[in-house]
Amino acid sequence: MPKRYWLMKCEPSAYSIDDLARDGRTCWEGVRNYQARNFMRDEMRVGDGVLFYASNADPSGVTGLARIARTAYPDHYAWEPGHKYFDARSTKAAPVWLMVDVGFVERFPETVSLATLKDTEGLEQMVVTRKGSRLSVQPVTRAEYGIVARLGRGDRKRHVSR
DNA sequence: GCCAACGTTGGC
DNA sequence: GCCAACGTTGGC
Repeated sequence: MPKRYWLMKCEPSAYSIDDLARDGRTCWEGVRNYQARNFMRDEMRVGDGVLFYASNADPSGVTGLARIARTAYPDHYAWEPGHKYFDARSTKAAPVWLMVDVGFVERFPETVSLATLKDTEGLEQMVVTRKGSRLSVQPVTRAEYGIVARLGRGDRKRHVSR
């Protein structure tokens, strides 16, 4: 299967690209949306590229790059009573919620803000730029990934803003 | 902090 | 199966 590309959201108060740079790798727990879970379960493969997106941030946007380091496995936080991610419907025999591992690749010198994403030619179809989109794990195309990576590295001239 | 948009729940 | 109520997400 060819390499795929994703955008994964996280609030920096919970976990930031700096945290990932420090840790090198982390498990992506807490996804509690079926569509997002299904992407992780059915389509993510080791080596897939990830745009690391900071939501509820100032500004919100892509703060760096990561990669999928392990395919989906049960989110054990769903089994811990009292934990914020606990869900009684998820059992060890039949886990409802899954997580993947994500590895650090690169931290951008500056956030590629949502406003920039919305303003950049070629990114019109990105899920994150669409009004009302709340999906925390979403597919992006190879072209979109490439454009955002270049923007993040500070090459803002190769793409014309409208 | 506000609130629009969305997903889920549960009564019927 | 419908849909109102509710809780959450996330931009602003």
